[in-house]
Amino acid sequence: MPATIDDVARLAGVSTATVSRALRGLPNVAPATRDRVARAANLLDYVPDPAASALAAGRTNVIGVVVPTIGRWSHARILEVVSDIATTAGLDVLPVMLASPAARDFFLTSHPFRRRVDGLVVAEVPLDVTDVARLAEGRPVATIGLELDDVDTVLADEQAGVAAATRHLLDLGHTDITFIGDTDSTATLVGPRRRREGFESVLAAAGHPTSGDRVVETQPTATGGAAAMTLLLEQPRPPTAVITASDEMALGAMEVARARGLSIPGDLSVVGLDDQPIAQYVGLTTVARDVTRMATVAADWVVAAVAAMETPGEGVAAVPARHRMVRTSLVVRRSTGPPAMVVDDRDGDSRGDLD
Amino acid sequence: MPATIDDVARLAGVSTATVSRALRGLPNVAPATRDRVARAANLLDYVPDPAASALAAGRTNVIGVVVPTIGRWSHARILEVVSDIATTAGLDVLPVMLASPAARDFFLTSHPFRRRVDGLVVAEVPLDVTDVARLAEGRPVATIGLELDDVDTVLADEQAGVAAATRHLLDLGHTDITFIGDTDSTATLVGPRRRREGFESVLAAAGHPTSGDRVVETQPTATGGAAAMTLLLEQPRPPTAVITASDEMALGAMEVARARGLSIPGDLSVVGLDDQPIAQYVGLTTVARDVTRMATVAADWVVAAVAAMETPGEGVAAVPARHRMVRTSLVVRRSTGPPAMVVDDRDGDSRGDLD
DNA sequence: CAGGGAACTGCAAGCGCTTGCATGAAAGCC
DNA sequence: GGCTTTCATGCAAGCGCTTGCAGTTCCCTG
Repeated sequence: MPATIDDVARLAGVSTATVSRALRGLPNVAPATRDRVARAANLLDYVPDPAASALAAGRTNVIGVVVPTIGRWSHARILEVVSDIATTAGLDVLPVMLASPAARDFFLTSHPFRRRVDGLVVAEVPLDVTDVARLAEGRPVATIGLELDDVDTVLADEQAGVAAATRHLLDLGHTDITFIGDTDSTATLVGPRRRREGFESVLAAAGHPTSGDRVVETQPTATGGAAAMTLLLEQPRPPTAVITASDEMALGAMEVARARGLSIPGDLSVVGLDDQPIAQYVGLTTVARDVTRMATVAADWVVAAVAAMETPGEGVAAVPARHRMVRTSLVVRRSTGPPAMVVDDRDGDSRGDLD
Repeated sequence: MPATIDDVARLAGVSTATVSRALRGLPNVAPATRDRVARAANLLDYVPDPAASALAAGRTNVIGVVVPTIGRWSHARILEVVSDIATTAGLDVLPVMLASPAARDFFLTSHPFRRRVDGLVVAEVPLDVTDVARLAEGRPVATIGLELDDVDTVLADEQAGVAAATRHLLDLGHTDITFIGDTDSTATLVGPRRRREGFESVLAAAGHPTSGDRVVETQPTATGGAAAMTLLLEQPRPPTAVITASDEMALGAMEVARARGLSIPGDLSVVGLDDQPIAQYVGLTTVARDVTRMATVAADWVVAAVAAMETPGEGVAAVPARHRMVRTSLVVRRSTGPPAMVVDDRDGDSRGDLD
């Protein structure tokens, strides 16, 4: 059986209260005592029981991380970053994957986080204010990719990124461009909507129609991208370029095109989103999001808030919700180029740079 | 404040003991009573405090998952699968990422799992029996990719898979084949060694030399694969085909070759390992491992063992360690083909099938 | 040198649950 | 019909820690 605080107290010749205070670095412990306790704890290989501390202190030292899945690179990365930061701060992480609407509903109605976490970060899961509030139950929460009032939020400027991508394609001479977005656009998930807006605004500004089948929606996976591309290629006049809502989708789209005998970028230009490590190695032009930065900011916020709970100093609720926007950038690689047959030149607006 | 068991007991007009038993489905509770308790709990939105139950019962209802990182697809997938299965069984998951040796050492010497988990699955992290025992501290543990006595283990038959890949390349006419393995081969991680053996045995059987720089080692990432490929291409006589220890490495290698103006598979054939979803969409020939199956088996084992701990029935230690081998298969796609200039035919052994 | 703090330390009451044991009631046995 | 079983429930003692409060001790002031 592992040693308990009593064993340490006995060995160090002090009370358990002092052991508790000494080990947690609280003030009002004499240096000599602190030292003796530390030595005793070390000797006994003592580690406090998290359940016991949680029960006694009312804090769990765990933060929850809610992501859709970890199949998409960006989600896995978010989990990884939050996990790192939490670990460094001495907190454990409780990951929760909410892929399906059913899983979300179940999760919201059961009380999975009840008394289980001190704070949480919610990333890219379509939830509204009510849902998030129900999850958080008053604890610190930061969201990634959601824009909610009264909740800390970090977003990537995907609107600008997709706009840049659209401009890039227009500048290359494309006129038939389709945006392959992901579903859930209707929810409070802000990414999908903003991406689409970035796309449409640039198209409109250039005098192109944005209506009809300029935008299709599908799952943000390679399979989804492939399915969407398949449909597009069956149209009488397929696009010469597509912008997708994730690198995975872009790869799926590329493969379908290739299987149809189209060359990339000769017959089809493709743009992804995220710039996951693999993108570089497949030559994918993509809208780079600094996922690491986003996750870091969110994690830092909730870790700080959780730490602040310990010190009974000031209240926490007073701070207004912070909203941080992280820049995106277009990374041009091999998957985009001029269309095979350039349409006779467009009206006005003929800048030559690729961004 | 959330309701406690006392609130429920009061409302249902029974003792807390009965509430506890009723809610957990223990026997010896009258149906009517059970019903009344359930209703009361429901009415009060009651959820037991995990910390309190853990403390009282000595069980945490958490299982730990140790993986190197979640940057590699297979690791992320393992975490995802284990997480799913655990959730279904009513258990939480505590993920731990042990990328660097430093992290591993720190993790082993501190007692991160002490009293924190009921069981754990360790996947693809180079640890020996002592390490695993230190982590487990007597709790149920299953490993993936490690072959340890007295520990439940699930492995993929990567030796056979890589052997098949090697044969495939030989059959295509390649003679200069290099295996790009991952580091840590020296550890008890069994994958790297077996893969290498699969490669070398086939080469040897075909009368090819296996010595020298037939094998190089690097990080199992795209960057690692790229670096290795760069080195290989600087050799006086670069290989016409490479087999890599992960799909990520394969992609890295492919990109470097492409950047050097080599065509794939014309000038260079590339084989990956895992068959992650993206492999299909980039046309990568690869050794498919059923990662999902492996993770499922391992997770089921520890979930079952943890569940068995609850019933004070029979002892657990009596069961001999289980070792399960999961088949691999070669998936041939576009990244492999005959070498550009076929060497004048090889001696004997000229079967024409591609496996 | 008395008095007042400040700095340490210990006491003991929980935190919210589980569970061995005791109790009482209902049911089965000869 | 008295007595043993079986079933259902309650009692109460913890599980291992944290923390408000109450001492002690010791060092400064005036």
